[in-house]
Amino acid sequence: MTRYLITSALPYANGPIHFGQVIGAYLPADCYVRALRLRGEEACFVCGADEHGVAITIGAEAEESSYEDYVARWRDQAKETFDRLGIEFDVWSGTSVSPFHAEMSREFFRRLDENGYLIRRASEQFYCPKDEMFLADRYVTGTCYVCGHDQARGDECPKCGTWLEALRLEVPRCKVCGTSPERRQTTHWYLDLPKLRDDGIGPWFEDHPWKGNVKAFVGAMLKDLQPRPITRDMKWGIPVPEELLGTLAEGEPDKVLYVWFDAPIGYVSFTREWAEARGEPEAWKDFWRSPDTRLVHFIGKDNIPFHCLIFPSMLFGVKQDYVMPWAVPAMEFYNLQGRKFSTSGNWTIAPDEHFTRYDSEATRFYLLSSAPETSDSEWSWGEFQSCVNASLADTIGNLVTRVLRFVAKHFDGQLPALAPALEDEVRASLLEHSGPFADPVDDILAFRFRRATQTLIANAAVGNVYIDREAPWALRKSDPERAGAVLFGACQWIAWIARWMVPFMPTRAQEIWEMLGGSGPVAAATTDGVPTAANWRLLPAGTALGAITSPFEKLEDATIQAEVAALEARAGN
RNA sequence: GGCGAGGUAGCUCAGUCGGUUAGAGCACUGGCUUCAUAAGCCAGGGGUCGCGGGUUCAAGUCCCGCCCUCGCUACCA
Repeated sequence: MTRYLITSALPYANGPIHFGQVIGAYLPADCYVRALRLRGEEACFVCGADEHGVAITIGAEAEESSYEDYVARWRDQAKETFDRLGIEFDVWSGTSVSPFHAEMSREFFRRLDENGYLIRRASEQFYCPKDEMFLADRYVTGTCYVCGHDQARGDECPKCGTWLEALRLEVPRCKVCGTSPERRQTTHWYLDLPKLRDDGIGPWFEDHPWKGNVKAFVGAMLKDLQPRPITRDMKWGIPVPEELLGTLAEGEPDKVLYVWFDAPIGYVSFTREWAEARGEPEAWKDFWRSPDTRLVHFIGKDNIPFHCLIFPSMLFGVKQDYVMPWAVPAMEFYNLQGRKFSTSGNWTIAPDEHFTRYDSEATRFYLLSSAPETSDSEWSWGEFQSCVNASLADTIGNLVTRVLRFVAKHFDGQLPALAPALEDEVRASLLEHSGPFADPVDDILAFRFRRATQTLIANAAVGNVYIDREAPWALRKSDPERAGAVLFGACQWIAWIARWMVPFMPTRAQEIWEMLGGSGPVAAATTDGVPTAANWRLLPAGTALGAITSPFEKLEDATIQAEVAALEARAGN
């Protein structure tokens, strides 16, 4: 039986999550998992924080926190944002705290070494004697040897745009403390990507039906692959297996696995943590080492090389029958009102503050409706307003209230009866004459999230067309039985809409289901995707309606204008 | 510099193998309706498909050149 293993890119634990990341890797994944489950598929949804790396040590030291406290804070804050958005992982962990993570990462390293895919190489790097650390190119500044600009970074000169070699910078300085760094010899392990490519990753990649942006980018990379370093000189991280350190020269500092080597292994170790927690310690292998598993990585496009090339190479190279990625629906970039999201430049939306004023379910829907699937897209406050008002409040919300309030007022708050003589007619009016409808789950499973939101709204519009043509407010006076039959149909349609809403707005879907008097989870109402003659009735006549409230509040022009003005004021425009 | 993505209605975007008159939503205009959150339904106006060539019976779609926007360029993650 096919199983789905869904991952969202591990958020780096050194800052808050913003909406660009939410729509890039987390919300589509949650929507996809919910869609799978509506179809009765087995799925495990894995995520957690990425907690190693030099950026975290610098961030923690700057505020005099311990590394552990620092990453715990950002790990918890990210989780809070996901909770507010209704993003429900089956397991949420962190690479510095997950019980299996360090040992599994070392095991990957050992096996890659045993299988001949690691190369050990010595090189020269800048070392800051004051901070007692080797400096990544980004952490060295100096004078550009091309144009003489004195604020050049070790990797690139911001003035002339030249791609620089850090060791050739003139007057180099440590970016953290300003000290003049010294050159030191250091030894590192490299992942032999060219060999992995030739042993199997190359053909595997070529034969796979990748999304366009993935195919183009990785295809180009495959032509010119270099071995890639996977260790670092620092204390914060997972130590390289001791038995492999053996022959290193005296005085070489602590060697840890490079954060980008251990991070994706988190997908594996967190799955194991999930299996352990549910009392089936070996269950993680059913996902990771079964040919029936479909592994889906939700990521932003900046992560494509890691998820389509490097991590698959690692999975392949350990030769333990790990599954390879089945799909990598990489999102493009998400901007905010025409500019990049920037937390430091205050051009951002703070999620926790956002949810004090706006509906998180509506926010989910708008984000999915504007997802950067095929090209960069953006959050626009005007579009958010128009989406909430026109699509959610006017089309779905108003359909719910116009029907339910009518039933409450004139039919005793109970789902009216459908007279057998009218059955065929009502069903045909609803299913055949009010417009086409489709299951949004089909779009979602094809990773077409924008289209899926349109499908949902189009389905809701069918309900409005039906009500308008049947005009139960007129029938109530001339033919009450027929009016009741029409409303019976309308209520069934609303039940279907609630069901279709589940992957996008799970909480609101349940609320509407309960307004209709539905019991149990709406997601369990039916496993069918669209109503047919056999299954269009989800609720029996006589069902007592629950309390009726407006599902979506509209957003005023003034509210939106104030939001845009506040954003620009914060950014200093 | 190299590689990649994009440019279609006022706005946001669909457009599959080249094939009827290039579509949708929002916005706008007119009509209908009064159950409903001033909501709903119907109809309509609005496009030189970035520019210039080429292939073809036929090009938004394929090829070449150019312009513009954005991303990546692998020891930040």
